[in-house]
Amino acid sequence: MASRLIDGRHGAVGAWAKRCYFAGRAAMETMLRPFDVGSTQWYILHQLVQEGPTMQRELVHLLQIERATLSVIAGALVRKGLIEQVTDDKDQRRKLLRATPAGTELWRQLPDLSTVINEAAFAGISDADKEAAVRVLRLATERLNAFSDQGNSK
Amino acid sequence: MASRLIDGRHGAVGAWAKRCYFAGRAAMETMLRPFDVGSTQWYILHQLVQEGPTMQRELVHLLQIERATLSVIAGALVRKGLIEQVTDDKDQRRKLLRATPAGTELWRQLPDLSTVINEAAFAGISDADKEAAVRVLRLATERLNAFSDQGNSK
DNA sequence: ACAAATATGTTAGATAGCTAGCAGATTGTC
DNA sequence: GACAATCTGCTAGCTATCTAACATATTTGT
Repeated sequence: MASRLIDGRHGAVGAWAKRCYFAGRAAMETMLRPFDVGSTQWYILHQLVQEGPTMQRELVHLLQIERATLSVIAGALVRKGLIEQVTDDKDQRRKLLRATPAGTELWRQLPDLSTVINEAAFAGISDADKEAAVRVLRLATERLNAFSDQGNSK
Repeated sequence: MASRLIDGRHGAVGAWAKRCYFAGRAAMETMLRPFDVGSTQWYILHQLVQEGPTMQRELVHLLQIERATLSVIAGALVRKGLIEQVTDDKDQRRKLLRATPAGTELWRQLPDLSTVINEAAFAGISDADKEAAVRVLRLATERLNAFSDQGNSK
């Protein structure tokens, strides 16, 4: 999905959405690289340290990713010893994720990404513009998802 | 880079940029799956069939991706026999990419993604909103890139 | 003319995402 | 109680992206 593809009559919204996403991710990863933590790994740590232990299936909804994707990323954090996966007693299918002491300790050393990067990106932009941007992106996303669903069922 | 991370005072623009990007890519891939072509592979074919043979280094700029990334994706297209890579005579570092007959033939069978998907996503949205969205996303992208550069040089 | 700097492409190894399909656990229905 | 349906997680295999490091080829500068 490249620049000119999405350019044209619709003003390149899609192309800029892509670039903005990758620029944001790159900014996060630049700050996280010294700690050997990826951007989505960061969010999982954030959730587990700030909000407490969380069911894996719950994280799927919070992160809005597929369970297969989460499974792999959680696996990476387990391998690094930063989180633990505990099978639920009542329902043996489910797994609870919780930060290990090492994970909690690492979290304390990490820079405060959530505010720093959002400030860097969006400070000073008018609320009206930001609201318009969200309106456009949200509507486009809903329509694109509907489009894919239709294509898949057909 | 997940939902709540980018939420907060700045209205979740970043989170919606991500979702919109993936929704658009998914819509493309839904239509392309029967043909065994990925979304970025589609753009390369588009360029080579519609605009003619193109230097690999030129495609890096058109697609705004790293040359390592392009190298891999072009490799996949070569493997499938859809494009050819020809070393330039004047400058043996450079390679020209061109569609093979098989690639041109496949292109003719592909659905017209560029208009269909853009219409599906953005039709009927006011120009003012789309312009605001581009303004926000472009500015945020520039700032985030500057942020990363600063972090890397430091 | 030679050495250093720059340009181009590739490979290796990582993150993040998806679908498809498997396996085990739980729930629902007859 | 048994069988089917659903839920949850995992693996395999794919795309797309990045950085780092390497190999060559070309250009620049002394």
